[in-house]
Amino acid sequence: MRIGELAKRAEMKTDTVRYYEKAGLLPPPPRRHNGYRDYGTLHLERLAFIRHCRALDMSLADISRLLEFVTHPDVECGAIDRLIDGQLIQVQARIASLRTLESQLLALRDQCHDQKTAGECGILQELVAAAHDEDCVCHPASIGETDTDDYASVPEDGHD
Amino acid sequence: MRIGELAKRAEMKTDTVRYYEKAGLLPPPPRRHNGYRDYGTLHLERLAFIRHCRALDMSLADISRLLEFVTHPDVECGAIDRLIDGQLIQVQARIASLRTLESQLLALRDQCHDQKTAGECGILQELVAAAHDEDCVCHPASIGETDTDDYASVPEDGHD
DNA sequence: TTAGAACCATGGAGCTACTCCAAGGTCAAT
DNA sequence: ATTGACCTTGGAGTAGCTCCATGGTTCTAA
Repeated sequence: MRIGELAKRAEMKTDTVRYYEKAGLLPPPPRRHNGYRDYGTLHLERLAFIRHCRALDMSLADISRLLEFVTHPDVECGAIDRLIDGQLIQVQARIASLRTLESQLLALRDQCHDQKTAGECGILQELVAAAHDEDCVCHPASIGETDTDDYASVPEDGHD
Repeated sequence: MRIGELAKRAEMKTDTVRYYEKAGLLPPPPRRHNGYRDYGTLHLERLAFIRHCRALDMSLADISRLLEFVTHPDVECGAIDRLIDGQLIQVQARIASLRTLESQLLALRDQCHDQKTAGECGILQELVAAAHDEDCVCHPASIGETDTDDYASVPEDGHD
């Protein structure tokens, strides 16, 4: 089949199919006399696999690694487990941070008391005020790995 | 103050500060005789605001809109509320989809039964099989928020 | 027979929100 | 005079596509 039909069946754009080929995730298919790509069901399988993994939010690099295993079923599979575990940890961390975010936004929305001008808007006031709060989301309290400790301790003289 | 100190106080890179200027979020400061940018506390305020909003996962475009309100406190503020609401909806949708993802990954991880080769790996088998499942994450049945409509509407013509 | 629509090809630019780098200018201290 | 730490600019790179221009091909209908 040609790229259009393949893309339709895999539910993605032809551009995306070509992109996956260029990125090394989809093997280059044979060409017809006119240069058109000619795909078979194996390509569709592979695309479905890629699509499913993308839906699981995996990076193309990770998917590429998984595809290695698909094409080499005889190698040791421990890395697959670790890959999924890593993915899971990422997703869970993201959920946690989004939940924090959600409560921040909910609190923010509660500041709206139907004022009519931006100057009186509780949300805006809250945003401006919160920007200086040491304990707020934008100041990494325990996450910090690099010791950037003297950021906030710069004195207030702009001399030169 | 020069860009280095400003960046340090705002806890971001000098590159990011310059980027924000180029993106129109931070007004260009005056220059010294040698061409160095010369910032004041207003710039720091603004950067703190931007940083806080970024931590709330807002896009630069949204932040830009908010900054309009900050600098024009006399305009009607209903759009602020809508902006925050939109952000909240986005975040909640993302949380929901990540939770689905999490359970998928957990189920996937449970497929690992300490096989030694990729060919026997339950995770991989599951991934390959699930790719064809009409009800799985990668087929936007009801999850689709703003899906490109004619993709999913090619349901049963995919026969071989 | 021929016009048009619907495909296909390629290369390159654009998107977000930065981050990094190279080449060069400036300034204070040694 | 020479470090070294700053600063400047422009440009490239990241992920994962998406879109576009330009041109070739194939099929169908008038």
